[in-house]
Amino acid sequence: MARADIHEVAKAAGVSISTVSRAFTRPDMVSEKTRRKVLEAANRLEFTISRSAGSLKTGQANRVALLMNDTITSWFNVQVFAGLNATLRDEGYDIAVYDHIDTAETRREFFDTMPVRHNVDAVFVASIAIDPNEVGQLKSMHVPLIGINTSASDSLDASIRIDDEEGMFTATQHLIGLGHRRIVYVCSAAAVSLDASVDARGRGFIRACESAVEAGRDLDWQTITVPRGPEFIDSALAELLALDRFPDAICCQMDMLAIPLVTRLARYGHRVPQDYSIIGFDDMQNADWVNLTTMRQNPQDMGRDAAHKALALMRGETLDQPHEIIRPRLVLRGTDAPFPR
Amino acid sequence: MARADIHEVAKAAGVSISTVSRAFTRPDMVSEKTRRKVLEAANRLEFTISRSAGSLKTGQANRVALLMNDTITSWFNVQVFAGLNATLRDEGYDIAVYDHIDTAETRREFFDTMPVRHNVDAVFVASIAIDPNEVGQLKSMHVPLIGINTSASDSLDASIRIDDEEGMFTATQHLIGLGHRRIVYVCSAAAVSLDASVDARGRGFIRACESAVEAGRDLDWQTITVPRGPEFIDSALAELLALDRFPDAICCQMDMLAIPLVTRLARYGHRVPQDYSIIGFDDMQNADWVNLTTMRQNPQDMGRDAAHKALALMRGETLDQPHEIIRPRLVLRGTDAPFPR
DNA sequence: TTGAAAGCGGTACCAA
DNA sequence: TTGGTACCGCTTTCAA
Repeated sequence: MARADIHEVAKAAGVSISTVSRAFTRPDMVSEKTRRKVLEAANRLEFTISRSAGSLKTGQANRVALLMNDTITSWFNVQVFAGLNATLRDEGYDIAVYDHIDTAETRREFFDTMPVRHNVDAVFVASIAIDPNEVGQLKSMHVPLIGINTSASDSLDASIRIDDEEGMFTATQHLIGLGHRRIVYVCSAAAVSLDASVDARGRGFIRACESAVEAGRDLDWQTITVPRGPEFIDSALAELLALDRFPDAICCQMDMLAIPLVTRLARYGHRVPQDYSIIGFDDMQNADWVNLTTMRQNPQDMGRDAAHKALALMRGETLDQPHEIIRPRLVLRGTDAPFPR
Repeated sequence: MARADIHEVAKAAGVSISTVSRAFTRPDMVSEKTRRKVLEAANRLEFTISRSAGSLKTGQANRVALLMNDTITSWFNVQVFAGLNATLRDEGYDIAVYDHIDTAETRREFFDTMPVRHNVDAVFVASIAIDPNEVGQLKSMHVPLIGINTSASDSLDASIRIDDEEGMFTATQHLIGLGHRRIVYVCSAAAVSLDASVDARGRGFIRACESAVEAGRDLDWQTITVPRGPEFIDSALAELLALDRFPDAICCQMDMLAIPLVTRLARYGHRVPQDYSIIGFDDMQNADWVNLTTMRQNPQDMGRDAAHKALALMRGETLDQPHEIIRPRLVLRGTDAPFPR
């Protein structure tokens, strides 16, 4: 059963193919009556506009590329994807997902072959730190480049990111303000040239502690860095338990670390918030499994925003605020309390 | 800077456009020497084959559609997507994600407008129960239809799903085998015509209990069903705590329910496995946050498998085993123990 | 192994 | 508002 083409529909509706085309892509340029006739015929013949034919003629790919570190299954990445998809899908764009663009090889492979060159209308870069050289290569595609929690935002056409450093600074200040004295920051080691966003948080912690000390506060702070990988929670746990004195407050680089830490520490008799305070970062869905106090960011909204920026750029508009920085906000739940108790 | 087209490359390489085309799409039909010449010229001119032009000519959309219940951010859905993308991306296929195809309206909207008609090479249906009428509409697209944990699998061209009922039957038997007497099954209410896969689990539980009783076992079992929604964990918790006697074993419809239950119950003094055993279903990443014993399924692998089936079908091959049913397997961790203790 | 030429199915300009 | 028509950029016979 060969698919009906635009000519058959035109004939069936008694109009020209131009009119059929317009009835679909520019309904307002066709009279109500004609449009109905066309749409009815099209429907009867199971006709739909061919995207590839349209793309060929207009020169628009109707596709965007999304580059991400690591796997799309991570909390942040899939939220971003959902946000992008929610707005781009309806506008007729497909999203080609290139994940695991993090190791040296996958990066080189991608940037060398540039599989999307001339075949996408925009490129989104999420949570990977790209170097100037790579930015240059992306720019050579001559399509809008939008960053989401990416370093080098300024060299892109638009970007949106949260202020990781400021966020962790605030979180730490909160703990200090509660009266805590022995604070430790737990984080996973920075991966080379990857996800620099998350690493900025450590600087926020340090800054908050240093300025508190400078202001005369009696503070005993330190950071614990554990290697990335599936065992990072156990490593962090072990290091915490090995401390001379267990801290009275823990500041976590991310909820993904904070949540399991709370449940594991409970097994070792450390109750929260009776024995210590702990604060996370991200506010992922399951933060409330342990009633975690945390800094909230909303990557799905960031995806939506990024998509809107991209749509505007693709329409040729100029953004009056291309680069946006969001402040995460503190969500107070049950894992923090004044100290000493 | 106008993009170089195939003619310029042909001229630069001193060959015809046919040869340029073949150098990209059928490298083996072009002599080594010629190919290198072409590729070099193409590279220099920043030329790449246009996907839309190719699609138009070949009649292949190089796109597939993925229909999903609810949001792509759910554990199951994003794992499936990752699996599909991992194998389809390299084969040059985009995945158009249509999520939230669950409510009556979104379903009707999708099936009425059939936004992908004639514009995809295959359709995947994940975790949504589709009715015969909808299957019919999908079939009218004349492309392979692949189900992933979907009802009505048999009416599709291929499918893969886990045996939810058998899985929960096994899980329940395990608890009974440990000696447990007072077992409760906790699940969220079935949504209308959606995600029937998960609902089959309840039947497995009941079957296991009934046959144990029939075999003379002294068993006190019941099910607790809580409404879906953000509060389903609290509801389940409340119902459990309101029981005349707290059960000695809990069987959970999914990890998403089991994990937070373990941490919440701890606050009420119910320790696992000292006081009760609990078993989950899915084995999502964070099951080990509470060291959960659970039934494992691997939706990412299912995505991969589904993708391979689709690729074969798109090549026109016939599958000798189009419909696959996977048995989840029991992963023993720390939340189960013989009873009485 | 390579080249010539005829489309693939629309879009959009131009004219009516 | 509608129709005629020249492409869009590549793939693929067919012949050389």
